[in-house]
Amino acid sequence: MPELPEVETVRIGLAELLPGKIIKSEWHDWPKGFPNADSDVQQFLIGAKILEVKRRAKVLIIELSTKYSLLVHLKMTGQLVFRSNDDKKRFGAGHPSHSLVGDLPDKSTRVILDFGDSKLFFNDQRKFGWIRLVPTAEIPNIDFFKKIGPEPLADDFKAKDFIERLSKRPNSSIKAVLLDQSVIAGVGNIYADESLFAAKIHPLSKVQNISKAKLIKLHEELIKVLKLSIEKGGSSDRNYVDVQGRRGSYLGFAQVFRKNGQPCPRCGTIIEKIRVAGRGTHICPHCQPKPKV
DNA sequence: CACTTGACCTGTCCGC
DNA sequence: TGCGGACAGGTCAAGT
Repeated sequence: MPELPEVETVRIGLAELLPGKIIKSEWHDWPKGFPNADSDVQQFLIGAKILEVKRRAKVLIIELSTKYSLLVHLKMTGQLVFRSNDDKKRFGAGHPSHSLVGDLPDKSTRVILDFGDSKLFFNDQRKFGWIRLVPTAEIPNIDFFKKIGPEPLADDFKAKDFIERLSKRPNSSIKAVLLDQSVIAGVGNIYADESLFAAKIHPLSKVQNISKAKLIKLHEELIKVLKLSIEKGGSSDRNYVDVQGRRGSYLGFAQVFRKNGQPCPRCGTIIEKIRVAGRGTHICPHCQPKPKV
């Protein structure tokens, strides 16, 4: 499920492939996921040249020469897969051999951008994701971006800011606050569990009951797991793939996520799965002792 | 107001 | 083998 490292991996891939491409034509079904008026698509998307690919929180921003941008949110099962027309010639019939995604489009394909020599496919099995075409200058004014918290990997995101922001939610469980995008951008279920394990904090702990030293540790570990995951191309659980259709390898390095029933890599205690903030949550009951409240 | 839960979707897995 | 139901989790709306 795409969180910050997965979206960043996709961004890096797109940034190598898309700039300079011109959108010759576009196809989409499913108006709910791509709700722009057809006239806007005709006017500001078709014929546009792609300038740059950025990311804010879990949203990709594809800047176009028309002063419009495509915003893409992959939500849980979204994929952006790039296919060059040459792929079929090089690899024979079917999809490129390095891709785990089959021939495209498939039944989960919702949007296709055609660049003439290549295509970009937006696939989304569960239809939670979306694409919007918006004026680039308007992006900061969109509700989603107005309330989003700081980027955890920004150079100026220090432990002090982290603790101040968390402390505004003293009565919530630490995991619920980590998942709240208005507090910090980009953290989802995997990296919440992994960073809390690394900092030895039980996810049900109320923020006000966690020592400053542990919160400093959590800040450090959160940044560490996010960076490691980007290095590994993100986490592939079921659906996530990069722009070439390849899986990420981070879950091979995960300490607790989806490791319930297996021994804790630190102390050997069997890892448990519990439910926190409505999410499946993985903990070592020894390393992350249950809070009193 | 602060915080939690349910809805949105569809594919997969488990038990009967 | 088929079928019902639980489950997966990012985000917003609705509920407590």
